[in-house]
Amino acid sequence: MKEKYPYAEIETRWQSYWADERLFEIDESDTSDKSYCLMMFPYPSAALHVGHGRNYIIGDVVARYKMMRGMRVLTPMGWDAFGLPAENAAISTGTHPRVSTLANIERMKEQLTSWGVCYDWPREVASCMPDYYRWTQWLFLKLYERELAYRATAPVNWCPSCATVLANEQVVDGACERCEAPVEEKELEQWFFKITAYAQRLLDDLDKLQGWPAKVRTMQANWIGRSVGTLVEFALVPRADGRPDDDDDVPCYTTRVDTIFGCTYMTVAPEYPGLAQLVEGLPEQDAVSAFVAKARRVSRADRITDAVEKEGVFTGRQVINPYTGNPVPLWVGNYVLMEYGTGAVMAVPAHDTRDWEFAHAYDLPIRLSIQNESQDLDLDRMDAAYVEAGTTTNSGPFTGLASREAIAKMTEHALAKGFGKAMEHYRLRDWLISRQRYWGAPIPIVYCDSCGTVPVPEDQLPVLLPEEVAFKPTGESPLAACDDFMQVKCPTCGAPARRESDTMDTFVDSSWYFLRYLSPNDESRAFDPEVANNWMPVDQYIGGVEHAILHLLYSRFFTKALHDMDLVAFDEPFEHLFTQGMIQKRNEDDGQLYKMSKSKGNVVSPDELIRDYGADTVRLYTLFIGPPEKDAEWTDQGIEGPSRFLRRVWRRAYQQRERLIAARSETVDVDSMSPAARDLHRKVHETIQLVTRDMEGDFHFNSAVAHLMDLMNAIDGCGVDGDAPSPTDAVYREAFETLVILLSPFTPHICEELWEQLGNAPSVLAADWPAVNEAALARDTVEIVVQVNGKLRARLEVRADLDQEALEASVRAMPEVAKHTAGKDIRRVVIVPNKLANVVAG
RNA sequence: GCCUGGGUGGUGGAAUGGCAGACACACGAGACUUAAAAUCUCGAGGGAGAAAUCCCGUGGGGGUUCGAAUCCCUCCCCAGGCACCA
Repeated sequence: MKEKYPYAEIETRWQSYWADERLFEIDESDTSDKSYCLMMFPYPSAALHVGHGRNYIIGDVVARYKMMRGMRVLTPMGWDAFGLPAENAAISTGTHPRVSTLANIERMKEQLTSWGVCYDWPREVASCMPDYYRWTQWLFLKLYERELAYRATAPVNWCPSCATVLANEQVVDGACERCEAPVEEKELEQWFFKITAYAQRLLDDLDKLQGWPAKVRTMQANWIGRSVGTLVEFALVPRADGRPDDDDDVPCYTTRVDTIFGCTYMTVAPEYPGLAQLVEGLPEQDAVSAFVAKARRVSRADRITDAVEKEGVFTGRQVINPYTGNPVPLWVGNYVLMEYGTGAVMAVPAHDTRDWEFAHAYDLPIRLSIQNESQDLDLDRMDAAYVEAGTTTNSGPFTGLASREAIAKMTEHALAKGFGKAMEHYRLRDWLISRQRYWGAPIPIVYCDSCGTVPVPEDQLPVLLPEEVAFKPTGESPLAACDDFMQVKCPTCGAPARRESDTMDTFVDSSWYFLRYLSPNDESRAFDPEVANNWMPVDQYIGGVEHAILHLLYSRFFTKALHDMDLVAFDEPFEHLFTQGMIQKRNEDDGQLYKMSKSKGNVVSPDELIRDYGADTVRLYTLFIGPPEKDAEWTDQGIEGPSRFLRRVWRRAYQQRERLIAARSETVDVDSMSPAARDLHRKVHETIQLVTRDMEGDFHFNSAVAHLMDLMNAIDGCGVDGDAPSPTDAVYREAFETLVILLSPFTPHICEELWEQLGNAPSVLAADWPAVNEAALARDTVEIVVQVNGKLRARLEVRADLDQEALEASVRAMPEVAKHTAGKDIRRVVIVPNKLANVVAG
């Protein structure tokens, strides 16, 4: 054994050992004590930094811990390998995306190995390989069969910089989430997945996901955005000139039908489909078209902000409030969104902030239809809309009802009279999956002049990406310019036909990869349903919170769709989810924290750190940096603590190796122990208890590591020193060996080495996680904290489990107590057994 | 505006109704050394005091309790999510 901690040598040795012994490879046919432990697979962009490392290190700790608890742990790894960056790189450097992606994968794999994180590598998948995307295409066809994949023309989000369309989920504050360019609206024919068909189930089943952070469930619920309301049709007052209308009513959606007797006008969105026809030939026509033109010039991103002043014009038309029978004017307003509800809103200025504002701007009438509890609402004295629930007033036959009740009764009335009904509304839109780019899975569809849209037959999959294309961002997929790819015979009639040139959003690839890991080499199907049903759902999923909506919602949708196709028995993919926080680095110029990125120039590479400190030290610091669910600041000095700690553990093993080995045969005997040995023995078991709690609970590894440092301090402080044998030796060995076992999930290389050096057969992974010995925790005497009126005044050492009367008597007799209760009556003494006594005096 | 989290020494953090600041970093003093590194020992929330000891202290204010960083109310600030959503 070397005196100086030889981390580089040890790390290479044990990394080879784990791989050679195939300790992380499992046979999926044995499902006893199964645990599927999954890390979100990375996009192989370039080298990993220490921020990425947190995810893999946490996952590795969980996997190793579960293995030590006797579980059969499946920990696969793979690559989310399609995507824009590789294609953008191809445009600027000319390197083919396949070449750069495969090179990045090799590089990242080496880095993962050098961190000591282990996976079941034979299950590795890469979504850009034909044997993977073949099944992505197959899943597309399955969705198409069930009409969950469809093609439609719709206004879509277009990123001019990425030259492709984006899903709603990929638009953040009106900009592309990837490149931050402002998103434009385009009317295009695109492929969609009908995720809205699952909106209600995706919402309801969030309740099943008790193993997920509440925050993520809330975010998904907000995203789905269910609201319950009433659809009400307002009949159009026929035109004075006698011209017929295409539709004879304007439907609107409201969540507050209880306020409808206060409706004094109606407003439609500038994009309202029938608007042009409604005003055709009227004196207002020119004003309306000018307004619409102006409103539509404002970008969607700008229109969504409150900053835009509410504007509108009168259309010249009237509609009839079906509850009152009275006509109200129809306006067009820039604050009405076409994509929500019907694109028309009933306006109740007295009870809606926006309508209040608009009515004041255009001098429209305001009518009170809800009273508050104290009945003191008076339009003359109101300076804002009253938007809370209340009691209906001025509401004809519905007057005097509580809002809730009024909504129920009035909706019922609408249904009975045939002018409306209850309606749910979701904010969630269908998932736009077409991308006008090369580096993705081709959509397996052929267009034939006589047969129309024809899905590629399953036995003709995969639709391979052509190798040679021109990577030019033209706004159309590079595939469209590739004749060899595009020209195809119609699978149905054999006539010349054209392929779909768009590829799929990469989130499609990542919506099912957890199934492919289970049958990675199956050439006959995407996955084996039996194996999937045995191993799914994933027991523990670990990844970044930035995927809270996109990836996690899409994967849930896929799983439910597969469930409905009877392809799998489960309907949620991930049982427990852990979302780790980002590692950030402070910018020296502005003192702000930023997430690590090449553009910010604050990337910390693990390579040099592993070279200078060793992988175990880097792992330990990454875990010790803070609670893993929170963001943390990486500092270069911070690594010194974990570094010193591991060097000290090594040094102590080196210095005390003979003692530790000699004590192998000795048994720990509580009865004959010295007080110092007894204290160390207790500390060992307290540490087991604390560390186990951190492992089982919220993964508070920072606290587990602190407890292990504390145990090491106790080992060094127990009085065993030098070479002379000591009666404490048996406990000393117990303490050191326990430290090695408990530490091994965090710093596996050094622990494997020490475990062997202490005379045990490898691997430490096969060692049992230690159990707490309750007897070891017992104490003969305990220190009682003595308070007077809640303030700490003294401490008292007493026999453990001393009865309350005796303790109270001792406390009352203390001079410190007497001093602080002088001149006061002692009213009572609160006793917390073995902990505290509080003397209440006054 | 609404919904989540969060605010504790110079710093990262610990304590989820019972000793605030565990464990570390940085810092200071000392030991070892020709010197440095490494290592070891000691110190340290703020204030008063020679000391014993006392007072103050977990974003501000109020409350519940024998006792509050922890529970409740309210306000301020920070981060994330949603947002003219009818």
